[in-house]
Amino acid sequence: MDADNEAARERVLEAAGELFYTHGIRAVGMDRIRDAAGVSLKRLYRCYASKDELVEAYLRDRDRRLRGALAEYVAGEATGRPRERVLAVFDWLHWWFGEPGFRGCPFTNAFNEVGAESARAAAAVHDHQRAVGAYLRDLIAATGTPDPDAVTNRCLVLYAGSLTCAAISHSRAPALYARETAAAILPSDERAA
Amino acid sequence: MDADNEAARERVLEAAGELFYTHGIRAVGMDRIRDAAGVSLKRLYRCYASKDELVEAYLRDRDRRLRGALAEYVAGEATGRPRERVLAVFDWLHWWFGEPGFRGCPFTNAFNEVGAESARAAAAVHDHQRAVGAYLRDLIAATGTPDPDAVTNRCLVLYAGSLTCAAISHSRAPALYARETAAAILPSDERAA
DNA sequence: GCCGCTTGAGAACGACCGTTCTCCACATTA
DNA sequence: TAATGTGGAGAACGGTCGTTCTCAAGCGGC
Repeated sequence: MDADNEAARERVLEAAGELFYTHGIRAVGMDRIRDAAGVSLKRLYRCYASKDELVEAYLRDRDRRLRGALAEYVAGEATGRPRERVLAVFDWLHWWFGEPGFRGCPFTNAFNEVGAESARAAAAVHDHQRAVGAYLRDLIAATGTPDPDAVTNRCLVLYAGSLTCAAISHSRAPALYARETAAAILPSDERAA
Repeated sequence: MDADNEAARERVLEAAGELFYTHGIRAVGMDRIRDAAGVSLKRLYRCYASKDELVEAYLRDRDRRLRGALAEYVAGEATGRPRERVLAVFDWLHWWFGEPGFRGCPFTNAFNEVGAESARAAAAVHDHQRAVGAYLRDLIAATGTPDPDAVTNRCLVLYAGSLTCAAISHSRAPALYARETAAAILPSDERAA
């Protein structure tokens, strides 16, 4: 029954992820996840011992998928020029904001909803933020900018801000504004790593 | 009893505002607001016919206070140079982030929590966003920048991003990152309006 | 066939929440 | 004093949610 359980875990995570992201964590009950995943409540609780644990798993899964999609997109935009690779991050955001069902950043949303009560969820959000920051820093360092840390911090503000603005205004334009701004604070173009 | 009711409305709004902002809207029940405001439940519901109405009043009140504080701060930084006035917005954010009890933007928090279910709350959030944008646009237009709308859009992304980053990282530094970035996209300094 | 185990379906439990209702103390007016 | 109305305290109601429990059906081993 191990394979069975593994399959159930995946179905539960898939269903919970869809529901959590679309309707919010608090708005989705375990019953609804059970219905969507097509498992019994008992099995659900054997896969994830509590809603808290399921929420954390949802966030870790989203982190993996999102960062994977981002890295893949940036790698696909392989003009090779480091500056373009940084800007491609905002192109990816622009694509994401236009996806049907986009409802803001899963991590800031979750942090707002349950970050105060769930230490596990808050930790998952922080881990994601750190991971995105590290990824961005690598891209930025390759541009040969004099202070990569400072530029990374500024780009993270642009990244988060475009997400927030896009979610509230239901527009993908904030990705463009962020991209334009990032272009202004990156070195114009000379050397690659 | 009209003065009585007015005083009760104020006490309720004050108590609800504190609780909503600190603990989140969904986490605070009407009973708790009643206790904190020291009024009966009956009176509470005579002042605000539903929680939804109270949430909207809370947001409109916060909008008034926040924009008032921001305008006052910027006016106080009256070096007269328009560019400095725009940057003062981010100094004000830096001050706000350091206030005890800062817990992110009341509006994006509320939008995340109840924006999907409460049209009144969502409208209040949009009104606030629009008002901040208009205020910022006036400051930016005074700098004589060639395209004030574009710069405003970019500064709004910086504004929202620093709020989000500060809330999640419990740090006031994102205000500095946003300020540095804004400084890079504003005209260096020549004419005032 | 019979026993023990696991499973699924869903009822049940306790807690909370938004809102309404009951009840009684009190004040006002005649 | 009696009638009337008002307000407060908090119980009550209907609903939801996270979690646990019941119960019967199914299945493998003897």
